[in-house]
Amino acid sequence: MRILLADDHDLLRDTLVLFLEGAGGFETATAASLDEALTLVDKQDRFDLILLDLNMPGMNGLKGLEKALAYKGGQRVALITGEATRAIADAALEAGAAGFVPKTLPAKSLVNAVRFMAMGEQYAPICFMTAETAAEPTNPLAQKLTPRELQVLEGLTECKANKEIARDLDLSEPTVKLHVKTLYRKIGAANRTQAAMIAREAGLF
Amino acid sequence: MRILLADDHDLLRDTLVLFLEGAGGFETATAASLDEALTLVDKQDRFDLILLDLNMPGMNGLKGLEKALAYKGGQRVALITGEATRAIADAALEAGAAGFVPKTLPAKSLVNAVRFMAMGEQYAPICFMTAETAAEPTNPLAQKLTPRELQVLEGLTECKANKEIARDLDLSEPTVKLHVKTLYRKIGAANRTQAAMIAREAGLF
DNA sequence: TGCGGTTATGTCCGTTCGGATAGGCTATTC
DNA sequence: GAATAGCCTATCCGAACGGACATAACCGCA
Repeated sequence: MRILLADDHDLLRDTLVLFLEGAGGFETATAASLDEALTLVDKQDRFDLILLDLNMPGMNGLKGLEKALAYKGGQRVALITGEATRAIADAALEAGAAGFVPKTLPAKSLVNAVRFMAMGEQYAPICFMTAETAAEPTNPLAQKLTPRELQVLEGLTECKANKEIARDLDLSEPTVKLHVKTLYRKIGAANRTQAAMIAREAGLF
Repeated sequence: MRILLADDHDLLRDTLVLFLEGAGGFETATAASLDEALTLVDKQDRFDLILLDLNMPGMNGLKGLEKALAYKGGQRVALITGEATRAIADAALEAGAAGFVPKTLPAKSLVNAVRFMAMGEQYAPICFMTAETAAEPTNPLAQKLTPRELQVLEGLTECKANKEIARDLDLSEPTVKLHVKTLYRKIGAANRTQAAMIAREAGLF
């Protein structure tokens, strides 16, 4: 099974190659950039699967993925990335990627996923895909807030003034201020900047 | 040689552990967050070196590094990160980190670096440290700001009020306000929340 | 039927913020 | 010596913020 692993992190590339080859049944090639990867595709036999890091020289966003997918009459390409966003996963699969692999995946699962994808299937971690589909109440922070307060908090993370938030949510400014105040108490913020930071830190919005 | 590896990317953790243990002479423990790592420090014997991922739950910027460094009477802690910024490296070493390891480092070099750091030395990749010394002085953002403005911006990211910043920097409040204002213009922020976000986004502090 | 939680609106008040403007003070550079 | 850049202080003002009440409608639940 021929795998091309393209990631600019040598550390991951080196160790992952060893791991894959140790698992058996894999023949690997590596590249540190998109261009390098495509050059290998030119020179060598067809790969069963190409793993592309989302944050790598040459890929600007999903542009690189699409370029690789269409290269030389079509390739089987999966995305591998450190920051696992639902939006990215959806967009990648939508674009025709063979799969979406977050780096938070255990190494053993990755091997299985790679085998799976190389067979022609489409892969994405289920826990990850379902987590945000139905509901995202799992966030310890979001849990404590009412829907309205969450909306207001979202406005805060966007650096908006109370007045703006009021306009966007079709509320009066005093109401927004009330939500802001109670929201501070709930999440332990002293001001809007801190509230925004806390929300960001919690992975909200 | 006892190493604690803390990274929320299971993929890297799993493969790197195998690699290190394969290299010989290493005994490894792993954690997926800062809290988890510190708990291990509580429970187990002293580690010769702790490797912390910069982007991991619990680390907000370099705060987590400092927390780990000071934990339980002091630890040997090195930073490992995907986005290698000169500013981060400098700040980490300044804070007393045992080293700075970009994930773009080859796996073999990492093993040597870890050995080196566990011996009590301070490590940073030379090519990386020299490359950006002359060329890109620091962060494109930090570049535009004067030292004072940077200090004030740091205060903003810590959600401080002007008065607090003034006290901490031993300045008068009007002066802080001036720096805040000019700083806004330079980085294109409309208010302190946005300024804090931009600074965070740029990997500052 | 009453209770509590959520949402909404309002007022009052003191503080803080953001902007404008203006002056003085060091260094360094030309 | 003049010019420049960076730093510090100051005052004024309008707007925004943060907190404390008070009021009231709505809904689910006991």
